[in-house]
Amino acid sequence: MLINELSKRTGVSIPTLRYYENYGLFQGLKDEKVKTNNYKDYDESIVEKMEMIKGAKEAGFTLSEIKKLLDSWYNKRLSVDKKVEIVHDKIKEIDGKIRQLKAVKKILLVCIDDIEQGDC
Amino acid sequence: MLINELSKRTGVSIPTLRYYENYGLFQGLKDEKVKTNNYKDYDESIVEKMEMIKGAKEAGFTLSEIKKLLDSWYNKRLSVDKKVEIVHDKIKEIDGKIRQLKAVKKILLVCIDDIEQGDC
DNA sequence: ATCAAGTATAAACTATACTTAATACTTGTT
DNA sequence: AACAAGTATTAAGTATAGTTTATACTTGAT
Repeated sequence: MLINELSKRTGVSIPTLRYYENYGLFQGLKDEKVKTNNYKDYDESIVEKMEMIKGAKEAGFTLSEIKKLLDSWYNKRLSVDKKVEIVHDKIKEIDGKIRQLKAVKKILLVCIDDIEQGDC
Repeated sequence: MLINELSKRTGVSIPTLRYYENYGLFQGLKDEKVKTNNYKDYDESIVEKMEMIKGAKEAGFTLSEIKKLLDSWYNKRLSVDKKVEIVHDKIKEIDGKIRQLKAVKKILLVCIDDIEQGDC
């Protein structure tokens, strides 16, 4: 598919997609058979990749972190153990973030009590 | 306490504290009795406020969101119901973020299986 | 009295993650 | 053939969240 369709499929704007591609998060393929243009083709796997990227972004990971994760993921030279380790580390980070969010939530719940008691 | 101590107590750098103060997240008080300087004094409540700010930041809230939350919190003109509503909305946002993080975690767990199966 | 260290303010600079604009070529429709 | 709409690339602009630099005044220790 062309970038326009990728944009529609993922809900991500064309400039943002190009920015991500340029950043190295994914790579469209130029059709070598077509000599008249250099339009790039994005396949289904890139839609999936973008879903991952969107999720990770909303979870608060930076593009740089996401790139590292994707790079290790698709890097054939890394051993299985090494890959698992990298992904495992990210999972630990996520657990940390969840803990942090729960702590803030707790503060806000106490805050509601305070407000209802007129303490602030 | 002076800004140096506030920095040490909170672990936040002096320039960042000044940036936050300027942004309106809190306000140090100039001691009116002292005419020779305009050093500002930060009391214990500001240390607490900073702890809140740090937690909210790590949870992924922007300074603008944190400011709105603090403003409503300390705004005497808002009704108790209105304050509770604002804090409640933030709690809902946090729940949403926790859900999002759990979703990403799930993806990564599946990813580990894929890696172990040699599927990527 | 002096002088390093602390405080304040303003302005410039940086990084991240985009968005907007400018330009140029290609495609599809009429 | 013409022309709007799509694609690519490059460069500049924007917002957020700071950091760094420059300048000037104040304090505290010697």
